[in-house]
Amino acid sequence: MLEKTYDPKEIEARLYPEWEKSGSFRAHPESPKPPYCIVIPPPNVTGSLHIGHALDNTLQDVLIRWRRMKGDDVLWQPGTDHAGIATQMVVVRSLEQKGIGLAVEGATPGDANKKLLNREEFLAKAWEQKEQSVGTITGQLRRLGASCDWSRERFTMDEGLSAAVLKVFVDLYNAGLIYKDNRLVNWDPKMRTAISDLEVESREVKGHLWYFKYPIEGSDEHIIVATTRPETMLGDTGVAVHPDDPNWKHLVGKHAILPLVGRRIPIVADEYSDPEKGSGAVKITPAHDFNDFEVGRRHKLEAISIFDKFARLNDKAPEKYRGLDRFEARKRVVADMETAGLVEKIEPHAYTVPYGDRGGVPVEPFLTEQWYADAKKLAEQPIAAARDGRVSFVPERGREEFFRWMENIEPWCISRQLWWGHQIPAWYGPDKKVFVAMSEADAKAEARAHYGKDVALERDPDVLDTWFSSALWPFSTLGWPEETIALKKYYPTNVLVTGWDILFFWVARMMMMGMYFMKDVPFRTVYLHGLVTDEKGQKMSKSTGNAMDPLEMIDKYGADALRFTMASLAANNAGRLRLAPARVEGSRNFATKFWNATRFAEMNGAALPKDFDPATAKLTINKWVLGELARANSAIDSAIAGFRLNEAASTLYEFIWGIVCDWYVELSKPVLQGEDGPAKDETRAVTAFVITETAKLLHPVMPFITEELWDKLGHRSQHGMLIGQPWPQPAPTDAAADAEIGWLVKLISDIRSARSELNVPASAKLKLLVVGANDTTKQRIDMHRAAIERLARIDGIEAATSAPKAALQLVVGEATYALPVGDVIDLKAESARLQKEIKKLGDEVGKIDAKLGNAAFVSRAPEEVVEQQRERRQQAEQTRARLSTALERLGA
RNA sequence: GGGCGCGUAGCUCAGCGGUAGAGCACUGUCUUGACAUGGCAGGGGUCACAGGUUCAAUCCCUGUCGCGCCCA
Repeated sequence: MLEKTYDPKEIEARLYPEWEKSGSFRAHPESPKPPYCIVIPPPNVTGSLHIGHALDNTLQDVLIRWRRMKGDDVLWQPGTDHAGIATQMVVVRSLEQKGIGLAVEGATPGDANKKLLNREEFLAKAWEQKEQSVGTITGQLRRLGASCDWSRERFTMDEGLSAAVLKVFVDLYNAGLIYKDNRLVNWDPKMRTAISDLEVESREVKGHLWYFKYPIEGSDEHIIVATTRPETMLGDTGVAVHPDDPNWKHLVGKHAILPLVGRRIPIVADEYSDPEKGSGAVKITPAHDFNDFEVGRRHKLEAISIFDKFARLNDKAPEKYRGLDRFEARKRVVADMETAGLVEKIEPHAYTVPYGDRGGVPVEPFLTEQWYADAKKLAEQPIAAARDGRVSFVPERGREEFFRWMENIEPWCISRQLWWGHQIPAWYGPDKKVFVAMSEADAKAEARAHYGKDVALERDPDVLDTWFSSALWPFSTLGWPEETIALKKYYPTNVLVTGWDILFFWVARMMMMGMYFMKDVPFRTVYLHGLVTDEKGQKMSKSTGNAMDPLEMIDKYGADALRFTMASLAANNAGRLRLAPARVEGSRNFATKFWNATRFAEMNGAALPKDFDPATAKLTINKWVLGELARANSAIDSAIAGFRLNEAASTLYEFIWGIVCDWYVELSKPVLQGEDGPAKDETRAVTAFVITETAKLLHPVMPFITEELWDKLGHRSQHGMLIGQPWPQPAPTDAAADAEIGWLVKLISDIRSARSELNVPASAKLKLLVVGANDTTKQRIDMHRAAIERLARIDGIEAATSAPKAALQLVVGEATYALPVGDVIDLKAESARLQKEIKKLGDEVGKIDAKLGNAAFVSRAPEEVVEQQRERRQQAEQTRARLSTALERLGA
């Protein structure tokens, strides 16, 4: 006998290892079954999974479990990402707390007192962090019920995946698609590394606009420039004015003398200057601003970099400023300019500042030599593949977003000045000549060939951008560059499930690498979902304290409840998925409901006979519920196939709660507790069948409870675990049974409503008098007498020629039903109730008449719509007439 | 500034040419042998606003206003 409530804790802890041990999660590359493959978006090894991961992985597991039951050879490829900058930051931070720093060149003064780790020592710490984090993450995925093939778990810095990274780098280099270049990058002075455009977030800040006067050479005149970053003036090498600007165009060709520095800088005409903005003249600092860099190039201005990699002033700045931090330098420059009387004015000014999304400090445009991938070239094939439909997007608008990014792509800076990651396979000779090779030995051989002798080589200390290796994930995890069976079978993968936020970061790059190295898309479908926020729509984060821990939710409500909630949430295309704990609680209640329906079945001896054929069912309620099951099956199946997991979830909810529990279980009670042996047997069988099949349909979303019930129903010993069962075939439906139960449900509901509105005590059992029923109705009443009596609290149903005076009356179909309540009845209330009904129907008839009276409607609307209106009018009119009769009788 | 998305019941959201739906919250009522993590019944909406297309608009189009995201 099942317990009264479902207790997820013990069951989840027991079932997951059983699935895993049974090999149910394993892919079988050799099997003849069709492949279905999803590669997990590898979580960062920075710590633990958040609620967004719970969403992402629930959606994947639903698809995976569904396809597994549909008979595919399923591979859900798990693994984790080394997440270069993020992980390095986590490790650095934890080291800092212990007073340990990194032995980097030019370390900040405070570091002098610290114990400093060298690269090898640091990496050892990072690997410790990785091990710990992987344990946490995979544990969390297991708690969630994720059915990934753990035997194939990968990490981006595994040996095999690292080999793939080397090969990709070397091949792209040899193809001229990777090169070194000296240009401006986004520099994070805190992490002291280049970062990509995508890792920069613009933040609105309230600052100032400083108007500086630069004296014109050989004149008393000044040109006024406005700037938000006064300290960069020390690197100015020009001033630009608009060629048509009446205020300044006469100065074009002359020179200004840069204050505080004394440098002679040209005044150039460039349309970049907007006469409407600031003073109309712009100071040009090519080494410290992306726009200025372009202007500088157009006018051949020198690019003078005045910062070091900590964003402190270097020796290109006048001596008194050297070593100052950029913000300290700002104050000093402004003060010195004021002293010199060269500040025209200072205005408050709101503008955007680029921040590093990891380091959290303003990013500095910084002139350095870095490695670049030719993204423009690599984007060509992905664009073509997205254009011709080799890859599809869910929702469809993802495609346009993808184009928008890919068609305007900039060179991809792939080198990072970090220690944690894949070290770039490039070695430099004594003259800085670069040798790119798969190994140091190969590089040495190349160098020997080049120099004609052995020379000392120095390896590039930098590592590659994390996305460089995750871009290979869909094929590197399958064994590439080896020609493995798995690679052959599962590439291209079927679907990639991920959030909108990494469409550019990751999806785009997997497309580039997949198209280049595999000559095909990495996945047929990209299924994009929104960001999970708290119920107020606030982004969850540890710092704001509104982060929701998936494990906490699972501990409280069970993994199935969390999963069901996630699936229900998935439709929202506003990009924000607001999650309230009450929602998870509701899903837990739903699980309990299904548990109890099964408990009911068990208590009533429901058992599935061997070779039970639902087509043999004779009782109307059984034929009806089997039809409902079939409809639910098809709806769920097509909803999942179309990535409408919320629709699948709501169909399950409505079917299990609204159909099975609210009606079928109740309607079956009189039969199960009655005397008719064959009817009882059939109903027991159908009940067992419906519960069993429903467990299968629910399994992808709620795997634990369904697996447990499958076992409790005795199927496991016979057929093995539910996870491996075939998806049910939908049975035919029965229209006559649908009509009959539809009538029954309406009759019972209407009686209940009338009783409730008239405040008839629930305990009062009334007689039901039927007036004007036709033969079909008489038969139906006869058939469902027990159910009506039980569910509508009726004591005896009789035919009558007219309703008695003191009675509740209602109309269903052609018949009128009277419930005599004697002097208990509140005549005024009943009269009001009937009048309300009559008015409602009258309004409806009026509305339909207006439509039907419209010649344009009758002639232009489709025939079936017009016909439907006529039918509805007739129905409403008839019911209204009968209710009017009932009202008259009440008054008489 | 450009692009995209969203404004539907008190809250969170489905629906998206032809009778406005769910969950939660709320009201009344019921401890009936599946379930109070429950049953039964109920209240609550000019579907942001203004135009247009259509026989018919919450749904399609245009504009306005609010909110969000992405890119500058």
